[in-house]
Amino acid sequence: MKKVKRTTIYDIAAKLGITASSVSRALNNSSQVNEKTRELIIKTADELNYKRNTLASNLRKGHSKTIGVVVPRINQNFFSNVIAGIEETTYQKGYNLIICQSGEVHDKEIQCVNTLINQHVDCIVISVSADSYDYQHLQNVLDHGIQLIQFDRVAEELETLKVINDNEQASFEAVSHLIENGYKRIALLEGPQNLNIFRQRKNGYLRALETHKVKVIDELVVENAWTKELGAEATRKLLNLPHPPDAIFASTSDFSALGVLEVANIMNIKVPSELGICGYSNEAFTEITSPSITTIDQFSVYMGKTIGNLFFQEIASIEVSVKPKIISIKPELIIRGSTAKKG
Amino acid sequence: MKKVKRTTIYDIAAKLGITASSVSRALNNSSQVNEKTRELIIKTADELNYKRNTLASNLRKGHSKTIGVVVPRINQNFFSNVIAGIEETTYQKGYNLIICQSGEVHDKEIQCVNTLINQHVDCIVISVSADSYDYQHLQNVLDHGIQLIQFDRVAEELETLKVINDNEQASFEAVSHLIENGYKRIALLEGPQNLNIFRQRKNGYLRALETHKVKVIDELVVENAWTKELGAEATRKLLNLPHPPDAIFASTSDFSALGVLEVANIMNIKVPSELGICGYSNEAFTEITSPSITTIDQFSVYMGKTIGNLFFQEIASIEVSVKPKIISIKPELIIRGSTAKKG
DNA sequence: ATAAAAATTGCAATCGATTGCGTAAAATAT
DNA sequence: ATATTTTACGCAATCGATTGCAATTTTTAT
Repeated sequence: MKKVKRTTIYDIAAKLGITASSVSRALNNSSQVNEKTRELIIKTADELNYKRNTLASNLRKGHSKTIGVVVPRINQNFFSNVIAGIEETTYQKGYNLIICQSGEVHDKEIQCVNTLINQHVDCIVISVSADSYDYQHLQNVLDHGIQLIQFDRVAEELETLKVINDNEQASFEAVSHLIENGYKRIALLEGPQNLNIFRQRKNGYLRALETHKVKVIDELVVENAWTKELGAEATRKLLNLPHPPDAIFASTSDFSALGVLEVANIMNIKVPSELGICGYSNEAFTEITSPSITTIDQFSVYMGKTIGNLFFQEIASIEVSVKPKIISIKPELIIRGSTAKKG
Repeated sequence: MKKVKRTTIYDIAAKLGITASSVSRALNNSSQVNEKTRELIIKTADELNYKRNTLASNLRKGHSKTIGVVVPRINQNFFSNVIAGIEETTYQKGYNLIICQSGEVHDKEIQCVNTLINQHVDCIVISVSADSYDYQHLQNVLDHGIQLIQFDRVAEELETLKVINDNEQASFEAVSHLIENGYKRIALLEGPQNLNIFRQRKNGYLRALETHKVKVIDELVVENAWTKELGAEATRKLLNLPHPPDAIFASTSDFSALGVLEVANIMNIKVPSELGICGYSNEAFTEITSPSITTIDQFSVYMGKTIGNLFFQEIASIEVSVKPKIISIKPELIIRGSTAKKG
């Protein structure tokens, strides 16, 4: 690439025989510049193909008009949707997004956060990685006076803004739905319990059983069945039990539920009559499996928009909000073919 | 948020009774600073919780170590995968990504590009939106001395770095596969022809027909069947023709192919025996429909990595590469159940 | 012990835009 | 025509880090 000397406000000023101050003011719609000179300046800026150097501007102004986002994986449906939502609301207010992925690795997450602090972003939006064990780096964000918004997977002990799903309630409704449809032995595929979202989903499961006076059976609760493969593996074990379950709630993801469905097909176990299946996330494919999979929609794009709006609302309020604000979005149970049994 | 005065190199210098120059040098691993003072400086920086102000640093250095990415939609599988790939290769070299989505709207695309120029990004990576009609804004990027890498959907007339898929060849292979499997009347669902990728896919289709001496039937070529709904609509029309097709190549996307499959199911037309279906993109769901859908994998994450590597390769080369470099990735035909007919 | 070379550190300008304060010019009032 | 208020613009400092060059100190060579 050839090095191009980009035109600055000084170039414009020189050409017009005025000061950079005036140019700056004209370009910022300051009222203390004559309308005629403003027009002239804008015209000249245009001719010279001037583009403001945002770095210099931000340095002087003390902020970056930039929001940092840290997610485990950019190319995971839920996260890319949330990001799209954030982008939509923030872009129109002149903010840019810097995106990092932690790859579910704690150390990289720390790195990402530090990079963003270095960038002097105005806000960091984060969903912590699965193996996060402490939150010093997040505290650090706060210490630097940077707004912090946690979403979905949050460190509950940190008093920050949070946008979450009501996982507990969603799980409760899903499992209640299974019970009401006649399923009696409902297994749970659970995720890493260090993540709050998975704890909440388990709690919802337990509460639903309790509410409907269904006994909890320990051997029907399987840890860490996060992926399709792990979901499949767990299902094989469950269905080979002396008393196999008649429904499986894959609280980790729809991928896990897909694994369940495939194993059921292979083992020639009929869904939904012999086995009910419920996933989590409302991935696109859940609609088109046969039978289609009952799941839970998290309104991910909406969640992103909520995050963006929350940020603006927060910087607009002069007063520091004393208590941490938590916005909880209620997910929706999408009932489909995989849970159609009526006992 | 409380305003926090962040510690600068001057604070460190003051505390140690030295100059900011030395602090800067120490923090940048310059060889011209005594090892002892460096240690002292680093220790003090740590105590004071110092974080370099990247804005100031970049302003001085004249670059931003930032790459701007513009895509139609962040939350579209292909794009989020490419972005993930870019992020992976660039992050480890200390580069950050600023992501924008054009929403398939030309004007917003221009806005995005301008914002990125303002940000003084070192490189802009873009896949143009469907309704782009001119490329002045891309020329503008070049004029500002910013590296420009186009991918997937590219403006061919612009001499820039490009990373593309060999859409023509992939389509050729897909359609050849259909012909070899005994399908005789193959319909094409095509995308907006102002996008080169869709033109190429059509060319591949035509070339395959020609190569195998199959006559092109105009009424079997349907414009603009991009989404699932449009794919379904097109299929209804096609299958109600006096001479309906016996295969449909949904060159636009797998979503379109899904629409085809659903309509076929509704109309009780057997796939693959009565109707062959081939999609494009290898979306996750193509594997789990019944029958599973033959499609084309674009190696999207790999494509992203290629883009990142290309950028570094380019800045490493001192000489300006004269001719525009084009990297073409060969997609792979994934043969599945939806095209299993043997005539 | 002295000269020369090398290693450290400081000084001051620079990157480009912004902004408080001061002054000249224009507009209005007396 | 003179005094007063507005308006428009310039001056210079500032944001924080970097870096060429000069000055000083330390090390090595003679």
